[in-house]
Amino acid sequence: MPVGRPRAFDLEQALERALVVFWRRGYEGASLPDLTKAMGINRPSLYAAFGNKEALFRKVIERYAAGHASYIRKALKAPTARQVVERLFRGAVELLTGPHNPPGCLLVHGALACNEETDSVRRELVAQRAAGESAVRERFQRAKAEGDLSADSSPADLARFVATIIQGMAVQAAGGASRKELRRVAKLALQVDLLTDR
Amino acid sequence: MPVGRPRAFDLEQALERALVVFWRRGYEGASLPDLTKAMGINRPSLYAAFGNKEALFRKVIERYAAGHASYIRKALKAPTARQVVERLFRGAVELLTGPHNPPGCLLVHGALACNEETDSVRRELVAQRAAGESAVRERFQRAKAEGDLSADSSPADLARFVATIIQGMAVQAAGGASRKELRRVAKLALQVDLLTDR
DNA sequence: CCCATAGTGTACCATTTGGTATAAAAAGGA
DNA sequence: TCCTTTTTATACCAAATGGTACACTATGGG
Repeated sequence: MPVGRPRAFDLEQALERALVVFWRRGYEGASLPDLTKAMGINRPSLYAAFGNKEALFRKVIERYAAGHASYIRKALKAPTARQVVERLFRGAVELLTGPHNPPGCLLVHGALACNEETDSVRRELVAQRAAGESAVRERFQRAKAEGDLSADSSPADLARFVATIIQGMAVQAAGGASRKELRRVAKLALQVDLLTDR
Repeated sequence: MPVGRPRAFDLEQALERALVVFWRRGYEGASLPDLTKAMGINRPSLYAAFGNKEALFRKVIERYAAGHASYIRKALKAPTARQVVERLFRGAVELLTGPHNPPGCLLVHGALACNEETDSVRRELVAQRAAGESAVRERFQRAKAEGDLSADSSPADLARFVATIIQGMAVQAAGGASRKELRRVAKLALQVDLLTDR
């Protein structure tokens, strides 16, 4: 029972379309005309619904983390560290080379070019990536406590290694690497001693 | 014996300063005022000496490949594949976290945000990264022929793996990872079976 | 039926973007 | 000395940027 003229577009759908534009073009590369055209709305509607460009981008990041990148949360539920990593790699490869997505990772490509004003956006993306890495690290710490990872292993180092692989794959995907190629990268990365079942 | 008013700035120095700006800000993030201020020259001087922004950027890439990223060429001269990779990682870590450089890699951060017009710049960077990967792949092919790498190994996969690690480290470095942390990533990556001396 | 409320569309704003026209200035050659 | 050549500095350009004022329109409540 809201009063006033009803919104003529779907919020979720518009957000998803904005997400795709940011994913493809990055924060600064996505212009207002790019966004409004893809979202099918005009500028004042965008500002009324989402605040401004930066606020829209933050909502997009939230959506990305909760949706497209949810493979991370799911992967952490696997019973062993080895399986966690296997699922992380598989999920990453699928996301990064998804035929219906722009190639690459929104969090990696979102903000590379940046002037000092958009620096807060860059920091937000760095924090977002760090959050993912932290979740993996904590999962490895648990694995270590459970004896699933050897006592002399470093959960922090392993988590950073996994994050590095995935971010590297994001760069590779953005450069045109195929799903098959990235799967082979993942296979090699899984040979790292501390992650193998022995 | 050049005729005409002599140039009041040093070409190499100006190019190096432009390189640093592009390195820090990316292609689109580096504005003409950013560049001219850092280079200590004014706009018409820049255009007379380098053509335009894109031409300047291409010269910068050339300089980067020949100078800052020359560790790649040097590393390929190592006697074994294992040592090649060790030197590649060491060189990458030093470059990516050099205290006098912007953190990260110019070729990775150069063009992430991009509209369709600057797409040629993005492709150039992708090609440049691919060239590095190809050089490593060819070195691994030689290693395989020499029996230094096992007969069932894939030089292409290994080269892509190494490139992925380095590009991932570039993202990590841009996000604030320390030299020490990246060295540990490299150490883990070196555990990959096909690269170990057996 | 009218009014308050909220969304839409157009047209605008100042600022910044990459790029240039133009004139003054500094050098060598005749 | 004067003339050609090249660089410098200022001032400008059209286009694009993120953001908004304002009039209009559609809804529900009284």
